[in-house]
Amino acid sequence: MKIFNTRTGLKEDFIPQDPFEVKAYVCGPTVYDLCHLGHARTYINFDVLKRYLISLGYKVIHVQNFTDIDEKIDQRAKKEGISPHEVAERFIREYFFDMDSLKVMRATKYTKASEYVPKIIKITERLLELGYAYRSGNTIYFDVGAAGGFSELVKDLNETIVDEIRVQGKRGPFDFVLWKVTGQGFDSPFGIGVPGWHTECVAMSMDTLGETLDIHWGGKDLIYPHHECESLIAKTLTGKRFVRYWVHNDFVLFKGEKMSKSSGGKIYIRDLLEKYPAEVLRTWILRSHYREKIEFSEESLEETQVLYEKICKAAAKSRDKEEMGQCAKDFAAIFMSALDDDLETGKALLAVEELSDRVLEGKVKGAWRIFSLVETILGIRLRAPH
RNA sequence: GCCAGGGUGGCCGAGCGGUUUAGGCGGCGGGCUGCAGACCCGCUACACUGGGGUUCGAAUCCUCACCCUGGCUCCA
Repeated sequence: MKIFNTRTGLKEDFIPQDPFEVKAYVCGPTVYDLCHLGHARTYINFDVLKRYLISLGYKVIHVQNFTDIDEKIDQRAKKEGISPHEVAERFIREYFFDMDSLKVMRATKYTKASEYVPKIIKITERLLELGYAYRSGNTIYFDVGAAGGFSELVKDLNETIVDEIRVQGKRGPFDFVLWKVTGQGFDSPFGIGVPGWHTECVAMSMDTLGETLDIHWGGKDLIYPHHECESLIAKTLTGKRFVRYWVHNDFVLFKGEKMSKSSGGKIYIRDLLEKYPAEVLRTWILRSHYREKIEFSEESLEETQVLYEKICKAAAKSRDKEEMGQCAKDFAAIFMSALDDDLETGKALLAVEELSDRVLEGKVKGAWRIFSLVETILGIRLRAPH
């Protein structure tokens, strides 16, 4: 199949290192709140890629993390009078509730940053030894300049802008935190404190999947700094390519703006599930290509509900396991080639919609096979209409 | 400012060199109905941000503007 690689900016043929196995790492959420639609999009899109790769015969080893060390978690814990650990555990449970509802397949392995602290410390020590890290006051920084600068995903970072928010004591404006001594948190040779975000993912992904990953997926907002920094850390540690295919999905917008931590315009999956079936939410997300932004609106969700019901109706009508006619074969080919081309789920669904129309007109033989692909690959359960 | 992605009919949204210029929502007319809704049938929008250019031919390619969204160490 072809997949768009953020590193090269091109659609590339997907060729994993091992011809039968795909190693994929997905950046999971920071567990301080319920998941919003943006999270749903990231994990559903990756889920379809995973299901598609499985349908092609690959064994997919999918590792996903939970970032359970974070100031926002501490803040929430303080506010609710419980421990940060309890906050993290609660939102991990909530994450699974939402994702299970949305029929997102479970990862092969879930990791937690807090369980990787010894490994993160080891990496930090190694970077200090190699001369790619330094201590300044209470912080260990990664020396971006010494490592040759950023080059993996981001070009032409504007130094003058970033310079304005530069922290005193850094050697270079782009240097980032590897360990911050705060007096509380985790014990380390550098002092009691907390690790930097980027090292966490490097430690977790390399430990579980090895030095080179086939796919590293995440929301577009993680390209810089998170993924760029991860990449530089990994490269200085191993000298090898860290990730073969970097894949990033675009955002869900609400009132024209990104749904994010700071803007406040969040729509929780939980709230939507009270109004719409999970299948409709999933279909709504998959109607758009993963690299395009989606504007949230109740109206489009309602349209999707109509579409979903139509597909269900057509699927129910196609239950006889008869041979596929030419028409069904053509639609199956369109469906699969759409997914093969950089996961064009919108086009695939368009084909399903058209097929459904024809089925309802009684013009297609053997369409059940395509509806079963909708269920297994797109992960949209087609419920019997009533 | 720099980088990335966009600007298509009242709205959402396909199309990405030339055929019948998707589809949906809405609107309009009809059927059904005691009325309304739902549903069904039909009709309706020759629209592609603006200026140059390439071409026999451009919404589709090039170029310059303008505008929108996102990133530029909280982010999925």
